[in-house]
Amino acid sequence: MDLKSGTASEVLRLKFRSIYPLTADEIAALERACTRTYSLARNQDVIREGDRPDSCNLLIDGIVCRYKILPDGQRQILSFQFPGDLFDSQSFLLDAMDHGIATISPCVIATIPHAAMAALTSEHLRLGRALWKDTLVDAAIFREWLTNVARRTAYQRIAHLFCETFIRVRAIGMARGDTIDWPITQRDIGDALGLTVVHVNRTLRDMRNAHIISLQSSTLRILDWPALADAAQFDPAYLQIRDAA
Amino acid sequence: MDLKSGTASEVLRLKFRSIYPLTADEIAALERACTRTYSLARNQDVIREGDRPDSCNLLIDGIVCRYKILPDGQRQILSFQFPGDLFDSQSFLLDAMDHGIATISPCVIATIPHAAMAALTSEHLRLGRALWKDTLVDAAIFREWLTNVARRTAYQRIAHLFCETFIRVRAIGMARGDTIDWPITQRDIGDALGLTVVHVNRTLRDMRNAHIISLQSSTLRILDWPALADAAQFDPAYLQIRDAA
DNA sequence: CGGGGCGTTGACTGAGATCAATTATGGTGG
DNA sequence: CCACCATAATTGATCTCAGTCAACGCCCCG
Repeated sequence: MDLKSGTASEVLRLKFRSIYPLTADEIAALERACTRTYSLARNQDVIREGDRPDSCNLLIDGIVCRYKILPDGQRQILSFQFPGDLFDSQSFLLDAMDHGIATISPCVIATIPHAAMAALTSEHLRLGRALWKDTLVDAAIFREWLTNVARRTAYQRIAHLFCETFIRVRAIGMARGDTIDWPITQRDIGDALGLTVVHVNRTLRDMRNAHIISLQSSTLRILDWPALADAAQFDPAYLQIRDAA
Repeated sequence: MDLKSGTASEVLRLKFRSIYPLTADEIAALERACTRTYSLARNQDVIREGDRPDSCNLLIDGIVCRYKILPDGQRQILSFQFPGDLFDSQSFLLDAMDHGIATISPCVIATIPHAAMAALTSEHLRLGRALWKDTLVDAAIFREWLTNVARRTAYQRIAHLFCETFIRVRAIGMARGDTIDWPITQRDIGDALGLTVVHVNRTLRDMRNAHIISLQSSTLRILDWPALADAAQFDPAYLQIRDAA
């Protein structure tokens, strides 16, 4: 993430650029619908499972995760979300949150009331389509994660997470060459991929030894993209990002 | 499944009854949009990964699954879909299918051209919302499956699949007391839950021995719902089905 | 300068995979 | 109506990837 955070219109343009390009008017309408912008430190809850929010949240800066807590205390991270993501647009149509949302890094977030969502999507047909399509891409990512966790080894899973995250972050213009910010801890990686911290650590050591990535001081650097993508069996088609090769 | 299959309007009414009740007019409009109805035997592809269909499919009778095939030939089943499901509505907005769809049992399917989808959702605001909401529930189910595969034991995973399937089938009026049709093979279960057939078989034996379920000749009977739901840590909230207790 | 979070490493364990047969079962053709 | 055959279910023996348990080091921040 840059030191200075973007504006709502800026991150929205970057986000939808590759998914469903919006006109300046449409972006302006979305930005006008933002009633409030606030900041959160890392490891803070944005929404809790079971909540019935009356507004949606737009991530302006930082990384948040969706997660579930199981009865025995285990945490499953369901996704990571990046600037430009309307990460709880589902609350507009679903009754109660089936999962919580927490910050991974310090975040800036804007809110859009459900009433405004209703007005926007009924007045701007294309805006409704864009938001719907965005949730469909979301679902495609969940399917890929399901496949990842169910079928791949620890090494492959982590490689896949790196590939996906790099492509998504680059798509919103936040990669610096082969490098992205990586505020995600090894515990977070384990909670996302169904692995223990210990095993994540050992696997990362293997990946470093193979000179495929480097990961230190919250910075991920891809040293050998072909090897990484190959290990991960990574095909970016499901992300629906134009030019994602 | 009943011997006689329902009509499009009948299964649509039953499906959306609990998710987003549709008016008779809205259902009629959807039914009029169906251009073609066809049947398929079991284990047939409906759509292949990479396809760019120009119409959506409505399942009238039978069970289909969404799946991915990995480079090494492994199959990951992503979901099971039941009568009333518009199981590829995503193809209306996404470019190419990120997964295939295949029949689990003999099926009857109706098709709705994308052009008709566009007309319907622009003319009937509520219909668009209903379909959007349906895809959001879909995503919630993927999240629950992700959690299931990543965090639970084989016994818990299978119990969870039984719980979810029973509740969904009952919601569309296709349960007979504590019993539902179960054309899903042990291999299918394994492919859905990230387990081998061998281990699914052993785990089913344990469940039978615990007198929690019985499963024979394509019929699943829930003998002890509290024990099953408890083992699965099952909470139906994510299905967004009214009265799902 | 001390404490808590995060990362790292070693020794041991276990749930589920793999390999290899054997036994039902249901649909089909003669 | 029944032999046949492919598919599905079942069981035993063995192996392995990742989990568990237990320390220890590092670094940042108060």
